[in-house]
Amino acid sequence: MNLFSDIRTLVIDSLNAMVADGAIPGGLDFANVTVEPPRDPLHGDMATNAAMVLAKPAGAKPRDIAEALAARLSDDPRVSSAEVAGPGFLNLRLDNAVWQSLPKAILSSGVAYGKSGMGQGRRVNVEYVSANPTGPLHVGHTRGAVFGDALASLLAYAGFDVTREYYINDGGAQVDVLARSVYLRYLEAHGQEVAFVDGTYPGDYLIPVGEALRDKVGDAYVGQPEDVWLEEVRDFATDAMMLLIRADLGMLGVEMDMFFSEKSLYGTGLIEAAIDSLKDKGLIYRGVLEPPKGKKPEDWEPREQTLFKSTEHGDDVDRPIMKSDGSWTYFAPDIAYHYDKVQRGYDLLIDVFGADHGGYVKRMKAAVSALSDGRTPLDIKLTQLVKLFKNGEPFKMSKRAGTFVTLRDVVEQVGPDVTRFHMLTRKNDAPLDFDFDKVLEQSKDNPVFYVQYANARVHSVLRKAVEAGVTVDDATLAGVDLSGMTHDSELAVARKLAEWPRLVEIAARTNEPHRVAFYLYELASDLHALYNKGNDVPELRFLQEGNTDATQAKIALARAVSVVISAGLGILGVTPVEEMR
RNA sequence: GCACCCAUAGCUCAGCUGGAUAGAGUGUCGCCCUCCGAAGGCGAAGGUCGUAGGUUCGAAUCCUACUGGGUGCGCCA
Repeated sequence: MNLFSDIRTLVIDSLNAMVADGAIPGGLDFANVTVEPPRDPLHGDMATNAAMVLAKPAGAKPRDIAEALAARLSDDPRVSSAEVAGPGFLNLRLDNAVWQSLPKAILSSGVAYGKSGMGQGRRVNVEYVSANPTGPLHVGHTRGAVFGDALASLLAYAGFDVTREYYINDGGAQVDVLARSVYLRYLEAHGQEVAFVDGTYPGDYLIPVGEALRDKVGDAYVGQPEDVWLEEVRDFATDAMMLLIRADLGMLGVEMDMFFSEKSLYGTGLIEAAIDSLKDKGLIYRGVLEPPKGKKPEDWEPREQTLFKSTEHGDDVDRPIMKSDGSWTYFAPDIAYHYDKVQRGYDLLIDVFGADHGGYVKRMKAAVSALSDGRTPLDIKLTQLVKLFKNGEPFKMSKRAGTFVTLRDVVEQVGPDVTRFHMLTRKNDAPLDFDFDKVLEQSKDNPVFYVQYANARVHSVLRKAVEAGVTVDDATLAGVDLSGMTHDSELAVARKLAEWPRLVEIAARTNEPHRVAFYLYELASDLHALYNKGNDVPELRFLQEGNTDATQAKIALARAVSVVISAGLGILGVTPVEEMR
């Protein structure tokens, strides 16, 4: 259920009735008619822009339409008043009975309250993390993992059929480097002194991989040339790295539905098939690119390459898909991978990249547009950098010095819930500060704590009620009489609860899970306000001594809040706690 | 040089497919502990929404130009 869409339906029905009566002309488009919470709650519970949107096409004055609409809406029992305001806004107040029935509805449906059918079961593929299988995940990957995972959950909650996918870059030169690095560790495991030359990975995490390789093949590769061992060591090493990465993701509670291997595109004709598809559309040609102006590489020479005419699909320059030596560029398997996703029949594709991949957005969109003939939309979300702080001091990361912070470091220090929630309290395209001390702080300026505390507070009240001998299970609470719920502070909480289904749709439509985190903060804030009001106004306390009916009614509202908090935290992948420690 | 992202209160940030007097937290100032937890509550002050134009009944939001910051730009993926 969704009160806002219910009332919008009422508005549309009323407008249709006005058309039937000849009050406004027929054939008007009602698509832009909205019903929203007003910015200022003093204006009412909901506001509609119907009169202003329709004034021009209807050839009438906004206020006249608004007056007529107000008269009709007032006939509905749910609407207690409808007032025209400002240039033609129509402010609605809903009958208290509407708000009083809301907690009961929430308790009946549980965390499913707020689920939306807007996705209509459409299939969406969310690709995220997709880190190279050359080492453990670091903080940057962590943000992408958290964002992608929450986005996927959000879309599922909004009625989409979601696939979570990881693209394994196991086909390029970087996995050869990995193999050589592991080979060095392998020699080391045989007691040899080795030197990590430029370009190899010196990280300690490869030591056990080298030892495992020794245990598996003995000394078979010692002293052998690269062409003897490279391929097998590469496979062995990438498998080991993917196990490591899956374990890292597991620490965050991220589980993929599908791992797609880049390597599986080579030698199977899949790249060729994707390129042929573009060729058939006349988008592949041989040509020479202009050098980038202003930043001309020193060794620039014009070369003839095989190019994809991405400019026909919105890109700035055409992109090479084949190097001058005839091998594929990295872009070619990316095209083939997205061709595969298009062919798997998704209605919508979403890629979550790090900010350093901003330059690939246009070309990937161009490729998908070309491959699907514009039928499959691709949305690319870039996650900005995470700036780490400790004791208020910036935390310098250097891959070279081996001081980069891994996902494991972060999760082990602050836990998966704090990590996830905090990383979702910022828009994906804004840089994020992550202070190891602040995120653990138990105070109001830490949203993680504040939201968790609200939920724990409700459960604390539930425990106290049980001690007092009051039945407070959800089924019982769903049936209590809430007609005594009339105080502004209580109605404010109910209004905020009514926004949840609407917020889910907005967040899902914009692919912005951070909106859920902000909403939960506001809801928690309203609950804390009501709780504290009980200090001054005894009849607002959740526990009404000696009055079981009143206590149950108060607790029904509080419990509805905790249900919505649980639903929201569920989307963010955060465990709701019932007790603060 | 070009492309993309960003610019909102002293600070960190929200701001709903364009809506009314732009909101939180923090910091500053003033009040409030006999209470179902004061790690809290109530209130005040604090803004030419980077600048200049444009579209519109209406712009923080859309368009154009500029300023400032970040990221990236053909045989690395």
